[in-house]
Amino acid sequence: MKLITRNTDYALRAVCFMAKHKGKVVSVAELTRKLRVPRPFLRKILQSLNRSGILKSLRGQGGGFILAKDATQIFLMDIMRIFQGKLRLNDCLLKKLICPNKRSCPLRKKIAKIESYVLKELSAINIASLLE
Amino acid sequence: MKLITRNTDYALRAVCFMAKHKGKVVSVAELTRKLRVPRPFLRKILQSLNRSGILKSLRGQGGGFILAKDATQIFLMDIMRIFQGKLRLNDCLLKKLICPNKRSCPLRKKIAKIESYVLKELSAINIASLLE
DNA sequence: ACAAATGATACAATTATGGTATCATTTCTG
DNA sequence: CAGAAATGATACCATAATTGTATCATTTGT
Repeated sequence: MKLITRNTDYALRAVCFMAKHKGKVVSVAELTRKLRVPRPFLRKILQSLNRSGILKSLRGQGGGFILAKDATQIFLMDIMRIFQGKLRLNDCLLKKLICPNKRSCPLRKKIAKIESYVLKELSAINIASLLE
Repeated sequence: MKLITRNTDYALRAVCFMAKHKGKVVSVAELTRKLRVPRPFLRKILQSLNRSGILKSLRGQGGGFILAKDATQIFLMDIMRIFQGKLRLNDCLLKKLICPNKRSCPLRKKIAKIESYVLKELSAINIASLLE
């Protein structure tokens, strides 16, 4: 199983690239060349990042994308959430029958503890820390 | 994203049931009734558990399945590995370009740390601890 | 006006997950 | 020994998620 999916991965690469060229407007064309990621897919990803406030977009000739905030203020968890939704390690066990007393299912508790650890760690990783 | 898939979940329910009826040979028919899991799917799951040494099977009339070892010696991680493969949170980043120096990619290190924590925790949870 | 860029969105291909069906083999019981 | 009741092995199918493609509309600089 993967913790990080492809589109999160691509998004990270793009955001890292932009963080390394802070202040420069970067077009999809350039990113495609540099990152070797399928162009239409990358466009879709960048548009999501724009809508989510991670990037700002500039339309028209000479346009492109640029970070909407400082690289220290963009966290791995933010980007994962955009493309992978909320991190829930726990879903399946809501159902039934794994243990006699549903509410206080001991497995749920243990998984919840793991989940909160993972969440905390992922939320602490910012883009700036990935640049070197 | 889910940490535990459906077949792991079903497997857990079945194993827990058998742990609660230690020493009794349980047929798929009975498990299907008790757990309300689709029968042919459950069969496939139990067969996997048998091949992996979690259960023992008894063929022929009056046959079924029974735990191959004590419930304290069967760990959540064992069962997850059977149905979900090795836990790897890290795969995507092997590729390229996320950071300048591929070997010492800082993200890889951070994810590896999270992975080892999750692994450790899941490996410590045994079936016996889920029964009450 | 035109070219070069993104916005929005519908569609398609591939893979993973969840599930079914079937025939072969073993074993108990009458 | 025959037949029923169980698992073993395995091929197949359905659905959903992931990974992508294509296209038309809109904005903006020259």
